[in-house]
Amino acid sequence: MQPDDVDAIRNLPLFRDCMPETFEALIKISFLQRFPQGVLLISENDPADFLHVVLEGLVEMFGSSGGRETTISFVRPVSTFILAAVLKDQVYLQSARTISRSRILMIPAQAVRQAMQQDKAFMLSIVGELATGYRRVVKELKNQKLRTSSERLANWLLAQGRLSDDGTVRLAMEKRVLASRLGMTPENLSRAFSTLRDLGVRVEGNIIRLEDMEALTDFSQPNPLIDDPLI
Amino acid sequence: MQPDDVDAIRNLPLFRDCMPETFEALIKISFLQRFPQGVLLISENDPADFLHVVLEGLVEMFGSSGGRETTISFVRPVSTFILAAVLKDQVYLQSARTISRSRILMIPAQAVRQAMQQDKAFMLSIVGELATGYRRVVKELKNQKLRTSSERLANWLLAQGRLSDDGTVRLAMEKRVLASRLGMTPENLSRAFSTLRDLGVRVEGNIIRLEDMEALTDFSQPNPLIDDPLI
DNA sequence: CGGTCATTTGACGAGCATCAACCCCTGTGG
DNA sequence: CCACAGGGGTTGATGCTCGTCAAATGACCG
Repeated sequence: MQPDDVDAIRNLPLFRDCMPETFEALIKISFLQRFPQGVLLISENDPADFLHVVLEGLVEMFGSSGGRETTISFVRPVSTFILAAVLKDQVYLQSARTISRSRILMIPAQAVRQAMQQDKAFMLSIVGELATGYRRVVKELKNQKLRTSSERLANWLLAQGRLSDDGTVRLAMEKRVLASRLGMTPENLSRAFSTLRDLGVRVEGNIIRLEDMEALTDFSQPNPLIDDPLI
Repeated sequence: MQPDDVDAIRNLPLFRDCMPETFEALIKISFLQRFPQGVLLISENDPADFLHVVLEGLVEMFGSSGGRETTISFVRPVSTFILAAVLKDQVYLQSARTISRSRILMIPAQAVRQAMQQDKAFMLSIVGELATGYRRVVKELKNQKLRTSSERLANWLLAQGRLSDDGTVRLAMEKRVLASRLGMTPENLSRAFSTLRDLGVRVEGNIIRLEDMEALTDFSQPNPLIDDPLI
């Protein structure tokens, strides 16, 4: 593992405040792996053996039932996923696959639970991380139940656009995966983009230009209690 | 507060393992209040001042955005709600109102955070509670995105029916609230019940009799990773 | 007995999924 | 260099699911 990676992990909210010994013990027994695009990392219903940290690339969390499948979230660097299953020593509720070439750190679940017991600061960080994740899913549930698909797309674009300074969104995933994440079909996403063309949304392959933020904002009615990642 | 209540609270997963001093300190500064039906207990976007414990009655958690409103969950006795907001010292993402006459214990948020710092066993219980709540919402998100409204109703009925021994479900809330919880309109819920009549679902006011569990199960395709509350 | 409100039923339309056809890009193999 | 196959994306046609609006029914309560 490169020193840069160690620094990045150490700076995660989850590891920022733990004792040096805790951090080093966890890192020492972890595995850093590179995966090409499209690799299944974990499968729902499998026992949670590892806490995963995405250092580079992009990961899709998804769930399935009754032959249907849906994307729950994207995990971008640098952050962790499936902490809750690891802590409860339970099966995964979601599967995960790489959307692009990725580097993933895998920390044995047992070690995470043990470290939590021995390091109060670490347990405090875990509480914060769980509470944050909890609230993120509640927001997503509101997003799904309270908005139409075009509104979800518009708000997603706005949220991404705010991250970049020039109001341009570069899609890091296939449109059909984005459609699944937004709770719609690929055909419907295509049509939703057409609808938003009147609001200055220009689609050029994987680049989306937002030329009229005001009109888009007016249409999508962003709500901090759904869209603000910091709340 | 009655001794019975104290016992019930003490037996909650959240308080079962904490030190006696922690428990007594929290109880001492808490308020026990009775509320009639239909009272707004907390409002989304308000700062989280109290951790709430439902001792008796029934509480509806709901969210709103853009003039629309949806029920997120029901909170039955004896359990807590909005722990995540309390821990993060943040605003509520959901509102809460009583569905029936209820007795609610309100524990000052600041005291909860302080107790967590001082009692490791209590913090461990908080971790467990948060992880459980987190997973519950993920399951609900899958439920919403992967199932039609009739399937959600059928699975909800099955889950309720398993709790009672005779396969009879007594609705403790108005049907329109159940409809909102299931992500549909009251009209649609009524029609979904009609659809399920062929599967032995008999509606008699607030009593639902499930006369053909096998047919209903076959239709609703229950999935432990969505419907099992223990996972 | 009348009023209020939840629920149900019917009619209609919007939103969305499905199916199929087509375009376009890419990669492969002749 | 070209032909071709495969797959993602788009577009069109169609129908289902579900929401909306309105009216009727029925239960509860003053």
